[in-house]
Amino acid sequence: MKNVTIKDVAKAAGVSYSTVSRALTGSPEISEETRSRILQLSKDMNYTANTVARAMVMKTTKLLGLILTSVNNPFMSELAYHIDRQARARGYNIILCNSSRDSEQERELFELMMGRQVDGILLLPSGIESYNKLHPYLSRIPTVFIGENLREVPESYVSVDNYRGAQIGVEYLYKLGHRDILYFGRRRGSTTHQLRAEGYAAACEHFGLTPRYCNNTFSFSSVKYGYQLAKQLFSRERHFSAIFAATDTNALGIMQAAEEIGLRIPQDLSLLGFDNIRDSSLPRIELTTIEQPMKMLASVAVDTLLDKIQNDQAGYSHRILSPALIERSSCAPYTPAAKK
Amino acid sequence: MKNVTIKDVAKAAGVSYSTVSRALTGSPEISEETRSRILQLSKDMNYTANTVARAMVMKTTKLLGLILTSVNNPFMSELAYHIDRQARARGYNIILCNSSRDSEQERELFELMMGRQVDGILLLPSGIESYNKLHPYLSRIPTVFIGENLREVPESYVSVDNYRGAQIGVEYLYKLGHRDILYFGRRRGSTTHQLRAEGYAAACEHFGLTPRYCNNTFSFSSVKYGYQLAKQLFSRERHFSAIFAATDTNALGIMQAAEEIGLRIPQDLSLLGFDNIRDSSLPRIELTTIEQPMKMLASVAVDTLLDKIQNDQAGYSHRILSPALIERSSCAPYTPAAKK
DNA sequence: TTGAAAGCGCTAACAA
DNA sequence: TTGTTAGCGCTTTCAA
Repeated sequence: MKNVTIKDVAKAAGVSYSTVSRALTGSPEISEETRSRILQLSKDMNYTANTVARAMVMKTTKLLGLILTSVNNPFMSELAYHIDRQARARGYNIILCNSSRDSEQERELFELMMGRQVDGILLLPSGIESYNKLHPYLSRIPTVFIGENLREVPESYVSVDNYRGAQIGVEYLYKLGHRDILYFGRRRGSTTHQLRAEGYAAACEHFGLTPRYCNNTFSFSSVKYGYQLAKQLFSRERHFSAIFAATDTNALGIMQAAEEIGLRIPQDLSLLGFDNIRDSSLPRIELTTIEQPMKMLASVAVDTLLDKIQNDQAGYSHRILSPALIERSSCAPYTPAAKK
Repeated sequence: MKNVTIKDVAKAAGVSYSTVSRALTGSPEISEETRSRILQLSKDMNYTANTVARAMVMKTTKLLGLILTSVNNPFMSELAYHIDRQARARGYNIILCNSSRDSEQERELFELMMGRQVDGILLLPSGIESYNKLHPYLSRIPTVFIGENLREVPESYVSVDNYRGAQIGVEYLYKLGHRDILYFGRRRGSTTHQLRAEGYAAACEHFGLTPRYCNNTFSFSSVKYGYQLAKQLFSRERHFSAIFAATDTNALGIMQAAEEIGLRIPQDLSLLGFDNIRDSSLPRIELTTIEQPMKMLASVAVDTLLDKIQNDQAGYSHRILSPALIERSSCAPYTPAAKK
């Protein structure tokens, strides 16, 4: 079943098809009378402009590529939601792809997106190596990185202040009286995580505490891995009264492991997360955490990208947003009596 | 910065541009030698095929529209993830849009998607009224509804067997000894919910139980609304030993309300959900529930849509998938001693 | 104010 | 096997 085109409308209206185009695009060089007549007619005929054809001549698709490791992740799905809203408000639509945390897939998706002539790309990189692999493309298509700090790199990104967030967390626990705070889930391959660990270390030093780590040997964070790590951790003797988890998903895993051995949170152990994913506010979870302001991240990311598109890639910008402490029920003041 | 086109490659190779096209599309009417020469050259020149131009002549964009009420919802984001994977495996990409549960927005998005020449649309309808509003478009673009059963309607959909799922749930609670089972969250405006309620009623009758309802007066399910409803419910005298919640999100709200008044789950009250969203498997939540097989829903939906696209909308199909009980820790055998 | 015509990058039918 | 050409649906000069 053929779609009705500009030509069909032109024929029906008895004008040339360029006149119809003018009516549709809101061009000023057309009489008000013909315009309204054509508009009415195209409505009657169920005409819908072919965006693809328009894109060919306009050289802009009003399409943004969104590449994330997985929408099936509370942090990213929330981000994706806000990105869609913000983009749509500005006349753009989103092509969504999951990279499954694979930088080679990211590369392929870049090619795919460029082939589809997206006006720009929003990327939640799978890790630090993303940048190198993607580098050849970055000069050819406006791109904004989200979440990952690429400090030394001359590319635009939007991120929360991970270093500062970690400091806030330690300070909070310190004020609750904790002096032995374990940093849980430190891992390599992500600047984000490196910065969080550094912020933690700096704050420890500031307060005269000894930094202690439980390293994440897996390549990424998940509830499952957090659980496995925590199991091991709890099987050894404990020297800490609070855990600062590198991510909320890690914290969720810790909760599960703690539950299993009858370790009560927050009575026996205070637990602090990072990210404020949706799950953390659930009943019985009620995780105290450092928030990444996702709605803000999303809208700043979209705005940054659109700026870049309009100004034809003039320079780059680093936008660092402030994290905030979200106080719920997983942290309690230090008590020496806490079961060990 | 201009993209390199097929013409640039042709000029560099000293052939006509249709020859380049033939090399690129894998046409057989070209010598092996020229093909490999051109392929190599286009790689060297960083040539990427312009999918938009190709779409114009091929009359297919290999793009699918995905409209859901909100990716920021664990059920839908999981679905979206699997839909992307399945679609990509079959050579398609996804344009994602959130309707924010507004049928007028759904309508606008349909127009937008059609303008973008998507090959088909996957829709998680916001409610029963979606069908009426969208009806005029359904003959113009291949569409598959997901999740919502549109029983009497001659349109394709994929859904879980909600009626059967509710029966399974009641049977499970019955076998645990429960005789007073409250159905929580019944609401209008959604066949899905109607079917669940009907399945519940049928099973009650089968076992000789009296069906009891706590109606959801809100227009949709969320943790917050579940919580508010449960608060009211618990403020009155209770005559039930188990609650069958219409959705997992409702169940999560119930948990929160129960927690607040010191009602223990499952010791004092058994709680059964429906959907098996990701949150339900979290530590401390461990909600026993009826699963919607999302990965399967996603792949059946994509396959159904692609079939429809290829066979030019020949007929429609209703695919009903089987739900399954996921046993966790929120249900316990009935004990008369349970605190009331 | 309107129409004619070129051209966006590509595929495919037709010629050579 | 290769080149020439038309045309996909649209916007936009340029002429009238």
